[in-house]
Amino acid sequence: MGNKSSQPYEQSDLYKVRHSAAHVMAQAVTELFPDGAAKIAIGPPIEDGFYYDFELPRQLTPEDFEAIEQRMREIINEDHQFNKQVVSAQEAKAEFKGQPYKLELVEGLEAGAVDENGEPLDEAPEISFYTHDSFTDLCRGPHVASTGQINPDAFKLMSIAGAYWRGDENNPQLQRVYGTAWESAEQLEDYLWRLEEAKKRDHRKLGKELGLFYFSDDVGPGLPLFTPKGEIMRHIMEDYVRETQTRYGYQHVWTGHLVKEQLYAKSGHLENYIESMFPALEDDNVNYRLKPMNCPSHMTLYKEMGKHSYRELPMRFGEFATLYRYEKTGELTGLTRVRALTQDDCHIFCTPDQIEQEFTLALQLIREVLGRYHFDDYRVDLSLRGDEGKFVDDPEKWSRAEAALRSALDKNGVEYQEAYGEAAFYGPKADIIARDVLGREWQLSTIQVDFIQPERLGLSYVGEDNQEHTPVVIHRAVTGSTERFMGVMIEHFAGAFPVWLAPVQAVLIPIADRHVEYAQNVATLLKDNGLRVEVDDSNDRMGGKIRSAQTQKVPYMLVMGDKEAEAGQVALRLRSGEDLGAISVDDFIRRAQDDIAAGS
RNA sequence: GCCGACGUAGCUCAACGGUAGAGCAACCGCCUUGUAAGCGGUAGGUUAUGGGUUCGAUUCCCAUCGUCGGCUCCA
Repeated sequence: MGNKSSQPYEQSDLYKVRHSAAHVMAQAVTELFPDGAAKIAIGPPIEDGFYYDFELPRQLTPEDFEAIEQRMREIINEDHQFNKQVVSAQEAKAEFKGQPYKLELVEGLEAGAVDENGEPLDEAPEISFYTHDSFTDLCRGPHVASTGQINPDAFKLMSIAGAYWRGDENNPQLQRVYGTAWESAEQLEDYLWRLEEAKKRDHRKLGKELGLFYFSDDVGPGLPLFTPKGEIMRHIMEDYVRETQTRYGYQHVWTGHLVKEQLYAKSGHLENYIESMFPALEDDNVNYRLKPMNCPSHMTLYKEMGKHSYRELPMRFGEFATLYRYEKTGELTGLTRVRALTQDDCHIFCTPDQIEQEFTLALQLIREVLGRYHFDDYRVDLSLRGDEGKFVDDPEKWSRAEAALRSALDKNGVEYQEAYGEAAFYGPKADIIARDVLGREWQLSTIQVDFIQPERLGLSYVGEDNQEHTPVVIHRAVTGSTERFMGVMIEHFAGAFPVWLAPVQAVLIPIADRHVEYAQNVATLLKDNGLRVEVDDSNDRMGGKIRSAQTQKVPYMLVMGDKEAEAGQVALRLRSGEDLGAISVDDFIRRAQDDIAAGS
């Protein structure tokens, strides 16, 4: 969000400006379709702007934007006052006769049950109108005093998209017009620049340019193919997490790709996620599924490994398993939303008393790993069960799990915000949401407490009291999935990865053909020292070779001509453009290894 | 899955009812090079796929597939 003050966004001037801009836009659009042909729904401010939902006689196109914006500027320049008026439900219904969505909202308000999003409210709210010029909207406010307070040079209509009425896919789909609005033209410029910058960093574009991964219609949607460069990055990323987990006392297991459907019926996943699983493979009346999650497999493995004593706990099972999820085609996006994903998933089997210590350990591990990837700005969402929906009905276990998570968060001094209804069906979760260099948020890590599945799957351990107890399982992921995390990394670093992660760490650039042999010898030496290097022996001139290494964002360029070959040196250029001159090969190796160790 | 836009050479894009064109990349040759593009040549497309309209379709229409922007969903 663009506001610098500590004041909540909802109370800021910008919020009012955007909310008011939404009303002005709604007026302009309704005027485009006279005689009440335009049905208006809702139009709130959002991060960076606002939207308004309409049902219209025809589809709007971006060509309509100019006329709408033009009319909006007129309304702004006429400086109409926003007038609030508290009314009775009766009056409200009279005003919005012929506006079915507004009538539905009024009825909701009248019943005192729900707000404009259909969320329950505690007390019956007052019903109010805001009117400016000829346009009246059912609205709680607040607004700016008059339309003139919207800067006519600082707003822009952005896009049109379909959106379901009240966000429910069973409801009719409306046309949503998105706009952005700011206090000054400079702020608008800056915002549009940030969008451009985000576009330049788009991992789908960079992934192709850097030759990391591809999608193919022949293989299928959401099923990425990784090139040698892409694969080495995956490998480095997974190795790093694996090594860190081992250091933290985790063990790794392997549970394959196919599982009998029956197991997911027992765990509860089948009823909750059947439409997100690939169709079953049938063999002799037994159905198998491509594994969409690891937990039931890990729990089954725990069970098969014999009777467990409390002395063995906690047991921490990690696995880099490729899972297959039947995401709807419209939901697929580059590497961030795929149908084949490799999770760095762990399940920790522990006693209730150990939850806090295990949570702390997982949090430490997550902090270390995210730090290595230059993520140090993150927040935590505590996702709790809602009143209705998929959540397993066992209030006692839920409150124990929630209490355990809260106390673990508090003990670790972690600030968090609570999100009702966002939990997994089997338990609450703490999600770690990191901010990248453009200030965008990504949900990466997660820690979840599960009191439900272990019991359903019949897990147990023998306690000090020689009685059988059900262990608690903590589900935990650090980077989430390798694919998605790689996509986030590409955008975070704009493709200029830290040396330790760069698929090619150095390109060797012989100036003339006679230097190629020397370059190859140096390359061998560097490879022997664990560095990933390439020799550019193409016909290009040095400038061309530098250019192509630059566009590939290779951290080091090692130029070598007669002088260097003679002295056993390399001329080091960094991708920043800095020319560090000739240094010995040993000095370069030392420098590279230092950079790798430092994570830079 | 839903709404909308889009789909032309490996990539970025042009043409547009009259059997497709550029730059980069690729390949071949010349140059032998000092910190972001040396020069020349060659090759490359059933214009996503399948139907339809038309004397004629890459262009217009329909369907399918895919991509993009949203919605919904996210163990």
